Amino acid sequence: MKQPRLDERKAYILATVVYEYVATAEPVASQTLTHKYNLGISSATVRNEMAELEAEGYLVQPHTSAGRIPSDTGYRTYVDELMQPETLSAADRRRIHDDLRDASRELDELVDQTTRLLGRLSKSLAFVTKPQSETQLFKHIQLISIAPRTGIAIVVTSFGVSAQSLFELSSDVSADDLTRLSSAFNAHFANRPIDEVGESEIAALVAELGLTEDLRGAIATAMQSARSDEIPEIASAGAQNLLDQPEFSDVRKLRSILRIVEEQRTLYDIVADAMKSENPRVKIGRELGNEELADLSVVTVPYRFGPHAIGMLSILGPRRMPYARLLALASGTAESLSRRLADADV
Amino acid sequence: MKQPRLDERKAYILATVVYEYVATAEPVASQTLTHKYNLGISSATVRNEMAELEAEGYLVQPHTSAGRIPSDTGYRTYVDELMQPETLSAADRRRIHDDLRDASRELDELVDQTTRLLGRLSKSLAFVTKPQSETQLFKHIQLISIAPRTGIAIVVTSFGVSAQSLFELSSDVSADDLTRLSSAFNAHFANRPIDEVGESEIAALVAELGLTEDLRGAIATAMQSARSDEIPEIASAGAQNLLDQPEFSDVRKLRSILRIVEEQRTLYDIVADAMKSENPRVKIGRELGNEELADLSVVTVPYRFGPHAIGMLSILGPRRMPYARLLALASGTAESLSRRLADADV
DNA sequence: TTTGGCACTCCTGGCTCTGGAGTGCTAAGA
DNA sequence: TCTTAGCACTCCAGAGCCAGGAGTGCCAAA
Repeated sequence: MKQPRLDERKAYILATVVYEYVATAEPVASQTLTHKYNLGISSATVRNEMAELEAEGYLVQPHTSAGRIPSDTGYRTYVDELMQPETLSAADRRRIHDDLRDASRELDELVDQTTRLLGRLSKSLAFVTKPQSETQLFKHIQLISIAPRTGIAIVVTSFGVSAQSLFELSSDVSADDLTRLSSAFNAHFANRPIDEVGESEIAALVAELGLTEDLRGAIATAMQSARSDEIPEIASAGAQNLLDQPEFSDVRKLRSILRIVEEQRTLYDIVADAMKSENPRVKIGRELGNEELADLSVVTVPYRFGPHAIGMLSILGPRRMPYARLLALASGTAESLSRRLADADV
Repeated sequence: MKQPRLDERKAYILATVVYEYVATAEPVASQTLTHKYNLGISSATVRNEMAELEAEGYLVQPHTSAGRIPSDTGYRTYVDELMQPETLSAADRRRIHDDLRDASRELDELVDQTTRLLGRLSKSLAFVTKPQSETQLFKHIQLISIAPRTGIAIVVTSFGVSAQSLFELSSDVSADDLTRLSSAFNAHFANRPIDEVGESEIAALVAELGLTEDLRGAIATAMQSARSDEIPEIASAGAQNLLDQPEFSDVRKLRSILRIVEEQRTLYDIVADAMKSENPRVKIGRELGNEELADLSVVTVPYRFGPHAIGMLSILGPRRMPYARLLALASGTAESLSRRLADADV
């Protein structure tokens, strides 16, 4: 049931209700609107309009004699059609840039730091998916002895170290031998997309080199864990920010949220579809597909390594969130992160 | 003001109050005690004893006409002198063992998984410090080219990969050259405690090999981050378990806890002194040294790699926690983890 | 179509009251 | 001297009640 497009006055009222409610967390009354905003109409007229907006599904009333708050549809319309996109202030931009410039050059830690930064700036819960290996190129495998008959296999991809696995051998193998074996593998597989390097190909090369089953297992395990995991790792930060929001004075709500933060699976489900689109995405309330999260919203923005989106940067907060600002913030941060990844020089 | 040792009956009453309060979370009344436990004395006598225990500082009364709950001192006496140590059931022991057997062989992930397991089993917040590098031996450094003029330096220690750092070069260096440089370093430093490998020694070797400043920086950075960080990383899991405890129906308490979980620093402060003792430790309420955590307690147990304690495994829960059980659980888990680390075979 | 006016709804917070749980004390008994 | 029955007393928790006020919906007039 597609709504007819809102006329200008209704649109303005809806936008103002969203704006006011985001700012105050109190249901918005008709008088509040006429007093604080220059509508040029009386509160009675506003009441009539609001009643219609409610009938059309944009607003809801917590109870009979209360003001109105936006519904999911109301927020959706606001985000899609009404709100003015914001851009980050130069100061914010600089702050993000500086913060990431000082960050670690190691991908994992860089993502962690970005997440904390985003949590701080957004005063919400931030979470960022780490790159999956799909787009990674195999660069190097190194077998290293760390004790007699015990070694470690390290796989390095174009993003850095991506897997390591301990192994044991039934007989001693010299460090030089391990180095030679590593070189043989590297010569054969270097710069291939890691997903293309299959078990069988590994087995074939192992056979050709006459390696033991021990070593084959170690190599296969390391390569396997460098290949695409089912779900990417997700860093999160800022959960405690949500406690400051009045909507979480109820402990039960918090429980859901805490559980979600600890269960990466749920976080991933939230952004999984956004992952494909490579565009900023906003999910509002029930759109999150989880009744427990019905009064939360999420803003999701991709970040890139070269031309490809390799992960998503998300902000989870109360449905009553400043969408325009958070979109700008997430986009700005994603951009800084992407640039930081692209030229490590900056 | 050292208390005189409690006589047997008082001790039993104190122990029973702790036991009952841990079980029910309700202040314990004199009648509850005589009804549920076979004391052989009347509730009036129990009341007299309780009044004395309160005067001596072992119990407190939330308000005049309520039962008693243990004070910090009460819990402390219980833990140190009264409680019967528990041992883990064979089933629990097996469950832990099996869970860790299937875990990753990579130290970082192994610790993560152990933490999650402990959080689940304890139904509390578990946190585990990751090994600091003090006791690690330098094993290997590897310089790997991942793009023209861009490379990654990886440091491997006796615990596995412990640091990596991206670097750039102002001129091209062949992969073979990098391998040769790596070998020279390895020959020189292998199996030395990593803390002993100082900047100056690295610089000397770099000079001897005639390397560029680019490379020296990369190597120094990687070595540096493999050396002792200020505080160890800490994995945590199970924060949402605390929400089920009645003492956290108040949101403000939760805020402190969430903040603590996200700020590793505070978590570390809690266990920092236990780190030295290498014995199981219990900290109760105000002993945590943080007014916000006054109604929490922590159980801390070391885990080992070979003969050395390399980290601590902790359970943070309401002060009203089953101390004996959690001590057994933490110890059992620490033992499984230590064994898993010692012989990767199991 | 807009608007002032007004009756109506319903939430919020404060207040009182009551039942009951639990204690402390006293005095009697062992 | 220790224990215990009895009893008065305290104080909390929850229910019920009330008043104030915010905000609406609707009507009738402009």
